[in-house]
Amino acid sequence: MTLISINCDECPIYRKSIFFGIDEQDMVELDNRKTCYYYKKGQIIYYEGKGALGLYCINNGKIKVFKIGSEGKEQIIRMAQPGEVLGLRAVISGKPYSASAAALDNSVCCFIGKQRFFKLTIKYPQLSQRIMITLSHLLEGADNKITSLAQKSVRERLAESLLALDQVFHSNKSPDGNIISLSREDLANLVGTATETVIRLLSEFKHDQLIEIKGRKIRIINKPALFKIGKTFTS
Amino acid sequence: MTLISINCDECPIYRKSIFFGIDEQDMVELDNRKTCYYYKKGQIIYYEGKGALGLYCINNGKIKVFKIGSEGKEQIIRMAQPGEVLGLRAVISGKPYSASAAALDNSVCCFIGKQRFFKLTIKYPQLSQRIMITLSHLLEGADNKITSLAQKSVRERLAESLLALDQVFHSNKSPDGNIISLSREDLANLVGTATETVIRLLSEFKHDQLIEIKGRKIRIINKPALFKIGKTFTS
DNA sequence: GATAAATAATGACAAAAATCATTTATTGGG
DNA sequence: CCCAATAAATGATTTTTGTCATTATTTATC
Repeated sequence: MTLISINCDECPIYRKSIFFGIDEQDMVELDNRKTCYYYKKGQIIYYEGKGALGLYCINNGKIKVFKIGSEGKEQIIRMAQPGEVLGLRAVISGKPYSASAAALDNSVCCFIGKQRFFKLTIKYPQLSQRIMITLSHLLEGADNKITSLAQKSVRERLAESLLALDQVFHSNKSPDGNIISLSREDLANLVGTATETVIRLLSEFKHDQLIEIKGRKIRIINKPALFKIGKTFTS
Repeated sequence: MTLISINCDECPIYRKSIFFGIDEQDMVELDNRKTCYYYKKGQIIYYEGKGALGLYCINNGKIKVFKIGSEGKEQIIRMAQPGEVLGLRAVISGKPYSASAAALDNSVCCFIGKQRFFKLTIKYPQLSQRIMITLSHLLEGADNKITSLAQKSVRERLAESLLALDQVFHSNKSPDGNIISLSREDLANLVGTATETVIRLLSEFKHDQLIEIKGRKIRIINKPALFKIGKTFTS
């Protein structure tokens, strides 16, 4: 975790972030006061249960947001990408982080203290609006995940998760398609199953020529079939 | 679904609602413009997929919020109580309802059109603040449910759900404790399992003297034991 | 590039939970 | 209060998934 320097106006995802549209002066202040960190693959950004001092804006990389279940097993709640913000729920509610966040790749996140953040929300109503919309989207995603976990088989959920990951890993382009790179364990913790079960199902998908596997790199080669297996109607 | 008349200032849960604190004039206008409905047990308040024209403030009763899975099975996302608001996610995000809502008891809900609602959020920043906090709490609950569904056994989840329902049914007081009244099917759809499995586990809990069963009425008689089974640490 | 450590793969088995079939109870309407 | 309809309970069986053990492969490090 190394300190680095990044200016918002040079940030490729700034205009997709919730902060887009604040005036020159506030942006300069934000740039001066925020602290940007470089995280190596695997490093923890924050821990579940700890007080939230602010939020993290993802500049680069892929982040997993996860909770630890009662038996100590990880459950990945969601995958987050550049332009998304981490810790919003905790900062808004004033409660500790209800999940941990860790870098799946080498990543960069910028920390914004909550006082500064709240000041901006007061000054910019559209920021509050975007926060509400962001929370709404997260909630919709979580409700879908609940329904999926409760009703779908592991096989169906794995197909679904591979398709969702395909979106997250869109920066890992190969000539013909995105490449998902994730440990089997992380994949199991995302799908909500045992690692062995994921491995077996991946072999099956590979045998059926739905995916290609090279080590931990997975490429989807038959999307429509996976959509069918996953019973997924949203792209 | 019958129209009835209710004034917010006479509503027992008004001061616990997100609207508490608006001034006299806005309250009178809200009273004049909102429409309150009486729903009989089982009636639908709104349907998943339909456009959201506004939100519903629960005055009385118990509401289930549920989604229909790919095989047509209900999944109960959450139980809502008087003072809570329904349809917030849809109204905020401007998207259709992502779940349906139905009355579990005879219930009363007041409908507030979204234009009127948005006007209030602009005038009262504390309302926006409360909306964000409400969404944050819903999100935290959903994330917990995800972890529970992914990692706990049905037995554990049933214990957990019974304890959660005990909170929701606090108005059904008997001399010694709250009484949960819910069909086995609804309970199964809340826990995320088959109805038969719920029935078997309830018999087991009854045999172990953790609960008492009279028809569809369930009373918890050994909370600590259920907490232990559910591996639940939050009350 | 060799070596150890970590991860992935595979097999055998056990446990959990779903499904299907049937019987028993409960409830609500006439 | 009775009867039909609905819901609950129970049993038998199958399917799915998890667990444990072992081997193979990959990855990182010296």
